[in-house]
Amino acid sequence: MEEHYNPVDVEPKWQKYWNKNHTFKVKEDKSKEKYYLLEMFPYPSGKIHMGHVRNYTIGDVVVRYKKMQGFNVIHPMGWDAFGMPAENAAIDNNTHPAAWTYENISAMRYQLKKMGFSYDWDREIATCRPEYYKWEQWLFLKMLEKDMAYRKESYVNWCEKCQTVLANEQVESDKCWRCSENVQQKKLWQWFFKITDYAEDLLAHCNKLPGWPDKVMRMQKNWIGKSSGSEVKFKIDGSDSNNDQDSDKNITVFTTRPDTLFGSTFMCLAPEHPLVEKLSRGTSQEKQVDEFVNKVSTQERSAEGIENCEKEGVFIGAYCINPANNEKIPIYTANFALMEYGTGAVMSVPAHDQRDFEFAKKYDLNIRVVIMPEDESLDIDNMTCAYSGRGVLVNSGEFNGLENTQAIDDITAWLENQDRGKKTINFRLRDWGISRQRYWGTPIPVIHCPDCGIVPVPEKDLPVTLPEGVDLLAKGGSPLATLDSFVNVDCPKCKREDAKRDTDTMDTFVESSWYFLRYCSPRYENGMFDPETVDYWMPVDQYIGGIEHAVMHLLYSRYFMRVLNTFGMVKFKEPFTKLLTQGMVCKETLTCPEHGFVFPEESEIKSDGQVLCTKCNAPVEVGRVIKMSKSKKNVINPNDLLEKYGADVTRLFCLFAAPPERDLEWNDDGVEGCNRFINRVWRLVGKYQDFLSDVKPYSESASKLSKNAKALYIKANQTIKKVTDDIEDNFHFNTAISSVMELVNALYAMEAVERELDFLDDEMKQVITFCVENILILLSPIVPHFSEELWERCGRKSSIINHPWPEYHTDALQTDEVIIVVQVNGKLRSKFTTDINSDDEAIKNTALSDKNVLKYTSGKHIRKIIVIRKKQTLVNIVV
RNA sequence: GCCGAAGUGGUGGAAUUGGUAGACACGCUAGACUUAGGAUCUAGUACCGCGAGGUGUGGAGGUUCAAGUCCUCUCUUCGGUACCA
Repeated sequence: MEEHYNPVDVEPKWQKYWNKNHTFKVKEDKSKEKYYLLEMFPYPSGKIHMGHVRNYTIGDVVVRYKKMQGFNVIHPMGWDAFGMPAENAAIDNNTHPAAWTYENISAMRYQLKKMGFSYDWDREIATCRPEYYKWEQWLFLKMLEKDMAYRKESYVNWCEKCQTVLANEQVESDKCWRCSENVQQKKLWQWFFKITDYAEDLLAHCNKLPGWPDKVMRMQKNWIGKSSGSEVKFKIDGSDSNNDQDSDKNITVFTTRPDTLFGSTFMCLAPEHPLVEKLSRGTSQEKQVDEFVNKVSTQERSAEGIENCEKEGVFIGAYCINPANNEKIPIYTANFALMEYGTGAVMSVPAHDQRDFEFAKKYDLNIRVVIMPEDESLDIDNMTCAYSGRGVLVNSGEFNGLENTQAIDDITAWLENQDRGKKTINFRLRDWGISRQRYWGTPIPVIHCPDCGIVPVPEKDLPVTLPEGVDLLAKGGSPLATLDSFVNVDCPKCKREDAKRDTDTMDTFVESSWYFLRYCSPRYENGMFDPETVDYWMPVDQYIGGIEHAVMHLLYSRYFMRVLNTFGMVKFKEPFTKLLTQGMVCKETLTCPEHGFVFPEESEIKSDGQVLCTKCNAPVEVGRVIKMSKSKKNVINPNDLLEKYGADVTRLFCLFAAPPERDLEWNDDGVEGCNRFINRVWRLVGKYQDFLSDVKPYSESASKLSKNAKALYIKANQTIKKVTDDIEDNFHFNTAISSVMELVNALYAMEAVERELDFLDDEMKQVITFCVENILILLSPIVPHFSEELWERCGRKSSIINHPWPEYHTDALQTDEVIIVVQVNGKLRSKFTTDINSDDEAIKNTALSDKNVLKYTSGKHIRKIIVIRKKQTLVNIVV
């Protein structure tokens, strides 16, 4: 047998074998229990990165493990193929997004195949193919018909110089990433999905997904953000009637703190609020308001940007009336008031809200305390921050003296009586804006007719395919709008000849919200999916992907299943029964003063530890450890690992380096250790190869064995239990692997004692065969090529993946002796071994007479002796 | 800012129904074998201290016979933050 494991020969051999034997092809089989394992499909950026390798290795191990347990396992793979990078690459390299994408797909498919992953490649899909997005368009039309999709005006980032819409990612500190022009906010008509219709249901089911990590549920709950509070109407000063419902005469606010209503001394409106312009017009503040609104429109629109920028506002020249005390209070417009949340208006209570407090101090506005805590007396002159805790109402008319928690209900009821307010529920969740003014996405299948308005494209005309010959840098918004042959169309309804196609495409999160259904019947031509296959395979039993998708992608997918459920197309609401969110693969960034971010291979480490850029020899700054990403160039190319060590060592390392849910900080050392372990097993098998084929593995009771054989046999059974438990318990492969390493070490240690193989008696040979066989089986999901090869070399006939997962012998888990740990006052002072059946009294006595213990106990009064028999047996003597 | 995590030797990590902190590896040190070693095998390796012993799980308090694990506060880093996917 060769001295080393040689992946170059072995890995392709077994990949061909699995391929030839259709090992991972599956179809529906009602006689078997199904198992759907899904990994988040990749965006075809060009190269598989370490995050993918990690994600897909974890999934692959589970697939092989479940298959060995007898499940009918489906394991599909595909491509999340629409998206911005293709368009950017096309602009930068003068290619077509489709050509770029398909090239990347073949390169990445080739890499995945080299990793030996167990995909049923017959089910491969790419979302940019018309056969896929046709059905997305079909669903869009169905949602449009049921009023689940609608249009409204909303803002986008706009670069005036490039005449184009920018993604948040393309805005760098309020400037365009291409030309550094100031970004503005531009109002456009855009399509939305009414996800808010399902807010309550999505929230309720957060508590019914035991297979999901708590943290993800918590994040989703907070994202949906249900809060109960009150709507309160503030009459605009100067408008005539109290009861007038006209929105011109009232400002409606949403507040969770109606108990502080008497303390509301000013009002803040979102800069986009329609009343801002209306009320400021003709006042002396008009100019300042315009300037402020313009300024805000150049500030970043992301929540992050809004919250981090300085809180500013301007008086709009109008007042409204606080309905609690009929006080006239000024109306401001402020950059922190969000049109999307609540009603776009905030009643500001500076004494009891920190943001309002700072705002009031800045603009010298009135502050009034209305909640008095029990243990101190608030005085506005001495307050340095707002008080948001509990207390008793003051300065609140008839409500003075009431507990504020009670006042929440009482004041709301009082407002309700006067028709000035009501109890209400508000969600933070907003409807899902799906319009994108981009080329490389699913075209929105509607036609705008001057007479008929919005007309859906007839089903027979689907898909609306992406046209060729579009200028991606064309000015003015959607690239599709520049192509007359695409835009100009007859109205399907009235046949008018000057109708126009919608030129927006859909958010790529739409494709990823249902791709797992398409895998069930990927070539189905009569609908999104064949219902029978979906009935069999769905829901996904185990979903695996990055924690960065904890909210959006997963929430959108849950929403889509509810839509399909409402349409009667699927029987379930939750797409993913169990979820594993793997941590990210991270690495430090390298920045060259000349060349910006540089790849690790573009830098070199000098002996003095300095890192230099290979292009210009300038010292490179070693930055923070962050998620590996192409844009930051802090990536490791898995190809290099594959070439040097092969797929199995790469896989082993990904699993051994950290538990899956934890971030993995990349470190080049460590791979070497995995390689060493693989070869250690290789040599172990080589050593015993002469009898492994002929000797049957030991299978009888442990008690019949002699001492050394018994110890080994127990270790092997413990290893089977440990590996099985570690996989079942959240896929902790790192500890599973280390327990196999321990068994391998035990075999080496035994071999060192009984140096000559001739000394091995039949009993020992049987136990060794048992150990080796199980080492290979336990490792086979992790290092499948390697295990198959050695399995074959041990004379085993059938492929190892057809071998059932091993079971341990319960009578062979425990050794006869246990170690007793003795503490004095909680500090470890001594240890001794004793028979497992010793009683507490005997253990106490041995502990007390131990000479190491006596050092600490002699001459002292023993107050208490505690004996614990759990994982460890422990005695704690309290003196 | 908000929401969610993470923090343990020189390094990755192990140990959470509270019960020996550092399993298993990497790295390092020494030895063996070898023509050779970036192969392999063996031994050692948390820190301080000559030693007895003491200290130690980001930091500060607390509960307990016993705390990495539970409680309070706090610092740092990472992810998401609705047009990156």
